[in-house]
Amino acid sequence: MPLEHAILGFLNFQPMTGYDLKKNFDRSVANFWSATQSHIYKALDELEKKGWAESRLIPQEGKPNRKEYHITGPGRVELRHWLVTPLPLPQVREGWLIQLFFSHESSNEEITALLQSRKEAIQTKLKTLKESVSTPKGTESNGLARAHRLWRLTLEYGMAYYEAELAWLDQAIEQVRSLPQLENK
Amino acid sequence: MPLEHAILGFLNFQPMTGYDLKKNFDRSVANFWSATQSHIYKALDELEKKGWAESRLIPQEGKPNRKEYHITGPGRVELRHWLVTPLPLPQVREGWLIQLFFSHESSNEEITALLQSRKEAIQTKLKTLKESVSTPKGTESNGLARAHRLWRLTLEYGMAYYEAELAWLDQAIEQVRSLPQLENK
DNA sequence: AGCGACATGTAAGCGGTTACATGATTCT
DNA sequence: AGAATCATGTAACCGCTTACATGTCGCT
Repeated sequence: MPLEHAILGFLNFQPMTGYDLKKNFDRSVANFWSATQSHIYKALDELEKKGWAESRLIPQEGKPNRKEYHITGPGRVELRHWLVTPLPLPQVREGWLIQLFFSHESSNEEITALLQSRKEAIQTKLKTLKESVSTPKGTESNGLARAHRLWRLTLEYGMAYYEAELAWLDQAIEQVRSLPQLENK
Repeated sequence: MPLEHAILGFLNFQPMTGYDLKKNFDRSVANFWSATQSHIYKALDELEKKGWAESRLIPQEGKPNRKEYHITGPGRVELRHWLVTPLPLPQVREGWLIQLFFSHESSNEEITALLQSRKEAIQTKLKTLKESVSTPKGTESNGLARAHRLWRLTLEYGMAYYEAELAWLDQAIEQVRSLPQLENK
C-alpha cells in the first residue's frame, strides 16, 4: 500500500503528526499521490498496529496536543524492503477513452470538442508542473542533492507524460476532423 | 460512472446479458477499462433501477436462462449526454513514483533495478497492444469504419503513452547511474 | 474423467473520498 | 468580525476486487 509506505518514508525523515504529514503530502508528492487527512489518520492507526510506527503525546498550551509518530526498527526494515520491490502495473482505467470508444454516434464536431477540452485540462496541469519544477523550494543544502534529483525525476515524468498526451491529442483531433460523418441523424 | 455508461454503450449496440457484456469488455475495452462479472451484474441492477435499461428473461433449454438487458429511451438520452460531457481529470496515483521519490537511501543500483523492472513490464504491455492493433478483429464491413477508427485511436493512445514512458525510463536510468552515491552505509 | 463455455449471482473486504464535529489562537 | 492555522478524529458511502456458490452441456 503506497500510502502507508509514503508515510513511513516521511517518518523516516523525521517524526511527525498526522497534520504535519498532510502538509508534506500536499507540498511534495501531491502530483502523483494525494491523501486526505482522514485517510492519513487511519493509515497511522494501521502503522501503529503493525508496529512500524509509534506515537507519543506532546502536550501543548494554547494549541491542541501533538500526537507525534516516529518510525520503528521494523518500520525501517519494511520501508527499505518495499522501496526496492517492483509494484505490479495496476489496471488502466481511463473513463474518457470509454467516451471516445463509444462516440461513433456523436458528430465529428462533438468528438473534437471533447478532445479539445481534455487538451486544455492537460495543458493547465502541465503548466503547474512546469512552475513547480522551476521554483526549487526547500534548502538545497549539503546532503539533499540526491533526494532533490529524485524529486526532479518524478516531476520530469509527469511532464513527459502530459506532453506525450498533448501530442497524441493534436494528432487525434486531426484524425477526427477527417472521419467519415454519420449517415443516420 | 464510466462502467455504467460503458454498459449502456454496449447495450446501445444490441441487447445483452451480463455474461455477454463481460465478454465484450474483455474483447474490446479491457485495455483501458476492465470489469469483473460481479461488478457488471451490480451495475446492471443499478441501470434498471435508474430506468436506463430493462431486462427480460429468455428461457433456454439445456443452458441457464438468459436475462437479456436492452437500453431504454431515457438510457439513450443519458448515454448521448454523457458521451459529450468532459470528465474531470482524476487524481494521479502512481505508487512507483512514491518509491522513486523516497529512494534516496537506496543505492544507485537498486534504483536502476527498479526502473529496469518497470521498463520490462511496460515493454510487454506495449507488445500486446501492438499485436492487438495489427490483428483487426471483427468484420470491418460497411458502417463500421467510423467506430473502427475510434477504436484504433484508443489503441494508439495506449501505445503513445507506453512509448513516452519507455523514453523517460531510459533517460531516468541514465541519470540515476550518475547520481552521487550515498555517504552513510 | 475433467475442462471450458454458458449463465447467474452473493458476501466480505479494501482503499479512498466527502461530510461532519470540535475548538483555541493568530493574523488581517 | 472573519479567515487561516493548528490539531484530532468519526461516519457514511462508493467503486471495485476477490472469493464463494451453483449447475448443465459439449468437447477432448
